[in-house]
Amino acid sequence: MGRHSVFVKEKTRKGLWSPEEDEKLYNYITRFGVGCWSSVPKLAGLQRCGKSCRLRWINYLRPDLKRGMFSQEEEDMIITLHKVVGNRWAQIAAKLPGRTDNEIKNFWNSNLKKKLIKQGIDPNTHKPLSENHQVRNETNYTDKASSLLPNMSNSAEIEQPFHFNSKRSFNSEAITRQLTEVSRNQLVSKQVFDPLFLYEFQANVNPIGPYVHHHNQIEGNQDFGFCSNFQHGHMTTESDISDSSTSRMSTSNSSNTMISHYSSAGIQINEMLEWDADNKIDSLIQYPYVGIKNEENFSNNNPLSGENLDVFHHI
DNA sequence: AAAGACACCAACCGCCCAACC
DNA sequence: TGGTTGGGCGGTTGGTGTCTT
Repeated sequence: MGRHSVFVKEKTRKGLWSPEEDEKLYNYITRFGVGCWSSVPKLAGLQRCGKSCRLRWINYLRPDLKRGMFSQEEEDMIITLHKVVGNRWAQIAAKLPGRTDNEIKNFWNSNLKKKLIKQGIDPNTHKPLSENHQVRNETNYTDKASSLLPNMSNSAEIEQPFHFNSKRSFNSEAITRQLTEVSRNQLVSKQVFDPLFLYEFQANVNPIGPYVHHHNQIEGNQDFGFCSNFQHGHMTTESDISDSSTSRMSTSNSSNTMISHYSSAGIQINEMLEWDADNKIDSLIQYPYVGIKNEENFSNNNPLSGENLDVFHHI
């Protein structure tokens, strides 16, 4: 594993994180902030590699994570962004406050991909499956989800994308809905250690609001950490801190400075400063997802390819 | 009730890149 | 300038829960 092999020598733990490990990491980060990840395990008393700690913090422990089910707006946003930037999950996640790239990636692979296929849309090209028929026949198509597709040599099936041979999936809207519900319930019920619970608690105390850069919050509150009466196993069924209408968020390790405004659904709407990411994705976001658009400014500031323009019109 | 199939997701792996020396 | 290190990212995998037979 290259440079990380050094951690293997020190017998780092792997696999699922225990609540105790979460507690250690959470307490450390909330007290000292995010610095050098490679030194975090040692300082926090963990037998993990720094990379693993970083991932755990980013994907699970971070207080500003939203978690819970994806809203319809978020789903649409992901699909739209994916059409523009493809599998650049980090870029997509950057536009969805409280969501991680990993979460979005998983959601895409487990839900949205199938949803699109069910609608007769190729999740990779975002074009009708029938259009991709020829292309697929010419290329070695290894996509896992696409392997679920019916045999494309049968044109009748192409025109009836809902008629899958699979015993389980894609036979009805109800099944899909049920599956989605199940997965969403899992998403919520799997939590064991829930820092968000604490965070919500503190958010009620902190008049500044929950989305103020958590380093500020951490540095300004040395007592922030585990409540003495915290019980493992407690979980919140849905964290609706995103419902706070206005918030600010910045990323600690990035030169990007974002001052974002979020809709009630948690979608970042506007006001991005010094955002140096792909112009394509910015172009999309600069126009409120709720539908206001200004094509003149759009074309002046952000030249688009024909395909991207299609996306724009789609919005 | 049990076994197998399937779906989901947390976490790992490996690559890349920027910063630093 | 080249080597090293740390962080970020996307792809993949393994564990676990749920469903079906």
